[in-house]
Amino acid sequence: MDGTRSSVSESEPPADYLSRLNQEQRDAVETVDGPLLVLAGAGTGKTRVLTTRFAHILLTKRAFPNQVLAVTFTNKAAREMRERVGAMLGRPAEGLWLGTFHALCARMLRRHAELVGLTSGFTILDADDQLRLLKQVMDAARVDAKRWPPQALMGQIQRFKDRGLTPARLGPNEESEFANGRVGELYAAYQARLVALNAADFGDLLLYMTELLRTREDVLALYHQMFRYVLVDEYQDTNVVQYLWLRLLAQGHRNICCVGDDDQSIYSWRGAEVENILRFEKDFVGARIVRLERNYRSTEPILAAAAALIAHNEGRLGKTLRSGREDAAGDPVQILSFWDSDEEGRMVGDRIAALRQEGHSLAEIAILVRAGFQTRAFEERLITLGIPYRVVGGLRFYERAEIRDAIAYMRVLHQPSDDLAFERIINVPRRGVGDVAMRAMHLASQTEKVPLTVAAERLVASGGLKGRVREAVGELMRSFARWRELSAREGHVLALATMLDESGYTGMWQQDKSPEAPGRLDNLKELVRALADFETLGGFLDHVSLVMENEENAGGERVSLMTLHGAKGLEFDSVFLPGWEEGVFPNQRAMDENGNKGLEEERRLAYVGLTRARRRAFVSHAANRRIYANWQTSIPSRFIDELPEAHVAQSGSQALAREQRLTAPAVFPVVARRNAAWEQPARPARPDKIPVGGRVFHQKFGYGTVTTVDDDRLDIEFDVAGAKRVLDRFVEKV
DNA sequence: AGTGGGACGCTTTTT
DNA sequence: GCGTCCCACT
Repeated sequence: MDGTRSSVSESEPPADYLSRLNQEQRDAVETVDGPLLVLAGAGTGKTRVLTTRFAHILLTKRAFPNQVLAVTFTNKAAREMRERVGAMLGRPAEGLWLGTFHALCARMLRRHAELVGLTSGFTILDADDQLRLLKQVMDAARVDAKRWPPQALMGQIQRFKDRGLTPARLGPNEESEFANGRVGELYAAYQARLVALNAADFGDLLLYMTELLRTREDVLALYHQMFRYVLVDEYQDTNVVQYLWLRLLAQGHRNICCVGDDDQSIYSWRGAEVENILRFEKDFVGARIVRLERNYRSTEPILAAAAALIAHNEGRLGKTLRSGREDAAGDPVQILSFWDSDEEGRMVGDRIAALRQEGHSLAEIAILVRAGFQTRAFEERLITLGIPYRVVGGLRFYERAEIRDAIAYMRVLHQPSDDLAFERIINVPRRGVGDVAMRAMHLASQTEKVPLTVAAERLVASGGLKGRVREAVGELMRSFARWRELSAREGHVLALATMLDESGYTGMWQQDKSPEAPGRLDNLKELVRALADFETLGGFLDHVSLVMENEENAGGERVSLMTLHGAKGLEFDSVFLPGWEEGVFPNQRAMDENGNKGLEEERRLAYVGLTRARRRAFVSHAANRRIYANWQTSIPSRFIDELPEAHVAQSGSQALAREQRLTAPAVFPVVARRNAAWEQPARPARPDKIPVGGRVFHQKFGYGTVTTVDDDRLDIEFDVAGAKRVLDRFVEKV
């Protein structure tokens, strides 16, 4: 260890919490001063290091709790760290600057809001609001939304923000074809609208704060004074603006510790830059690097398979996982070949049923897919088998319509100038406000330069609105005044309950006969209950837009179904990895759009998938898959070929079928060894070579003629089905 | 103002 | 094949 670096006296006996760490982990914890990069492979105790280091800094009195800045990507990670640090300290961890990039930036920005033209009560918009606002901006600029999808512009603006580019910082090279080169103009207009609405989107939180740290010495000095230590989780996922923000904040004391794993960088598509972690030593001169390579999670074969796979990537920092477990021996990674996706679904389901039968907990089983839509097939199968499951990562609590509506009511209450919120609820429940009335309000709002709420009141008073609409809108505006008063007098909890009631919003769902309605009412109750935990309405609104998530998924004996992205950071005894087929995984679009870089990210995703497994990993592929309307033949993923033979066991449909006493289509060639069973299967024998021009029969596509041969991949012109590419083992010579 | 039907598109996603 | 989004019709 570099003795000059660590200020812990060498003679001191190690504290109890340090003795529980291995040498590298301890190194990472005790190297407190100066920049440090902890390269933490999957399952090497990353979170333990991070939390112990945090506690260590506090326990050795290097800093007060509010002098440490600890940053994560997700609220879940932040919560976990808070709990574990609290447990180590023996008291709840309070006064910490611990949270997500966004939550921390929001907290900072509220203090300096006026420097960017906002007030401290600014609204944080979600994706939905952002898009609606952008559509309005595009409309106003007369950009044809048909030709130039607002979604695409949203994406571009988000990427600008990810890179720390304000409209003023946009270089001349940033223009694209989009909207005939008007992207910069639209971006600026969008930002102006946000300021006018006293609102910020997620990207703005970081963009504004970074801009302030860059340009305002007083702001920078304030935070340099505040934070002595900076801790960062999942550093490989940071984007440019997050990196700039961190670097600016860490400049003061230079005590920055970033933990990450370049092999698990899977978010480049949302702006993450692996380069940040690869460049760490250059960015922070004199940085130390500690590698955590002892894996305490998985068996030897799983680690070997994952290591061999990821070794195919270039430009890695280099890290070799080795097992740190005593009981690391285990089954090889199972590679299962299926005739079609239905069979894959059946077999995965059966296998899970078998595991359950053997006494394995369903909570320790996961099916990890590349894309969300793939979960459906497995859901159906699990329902049929009566196996409880949960799909992780559906709609979040605050994304539900009823929650967003209720929040919109609160937003209008809290900030009457919140036009977006007002627009959302003005006709929910129905008040007869249609296009005509809406246009009148917009017009008045624009000409008189007042928020929509004020415009609405004026139109009611002046008779600009007529009849039932006038009545209803007038009533709503009077109600808002009353609710605002109630909120000030009796508190926001009662105000929300009253507002939902008197506005007719709850009534609307009570009258709704759809099966979801009762659930929605429950969610509303939950919202009112949650509001009680907050002292102010503003604090609650921040919580909802930045933190709140799905609670209902928690706990229970259930199989987990999720995307590979969603599985990062989790672990299970048994992991099923279906759909390992070229085009599906690696995903075709990822490769088309980003070439080799895209492929490497897909491979990292595969690596993440494999390393989620503690004891059993099942990789599978199907020869035929129904995608959208029609059947597609697919060839096994190249990632399967990249797994080391010594640590995998292959089995085909037929061996499986025999074992499970199920009838499977007779498409798999007879497996060479008679005793080939599920547990010790042989690689399926290769059929006789089929020459170009040879006639073949395919179970699904019928008869055809081979046009080209590429190893075991055949291009075949089928008599009826047309040209397809299939694996030779799925056809018979005729 | 509400609804029905046709066109479209369809990777990953946190905050 | 399915869900969603938008427009046109009523």
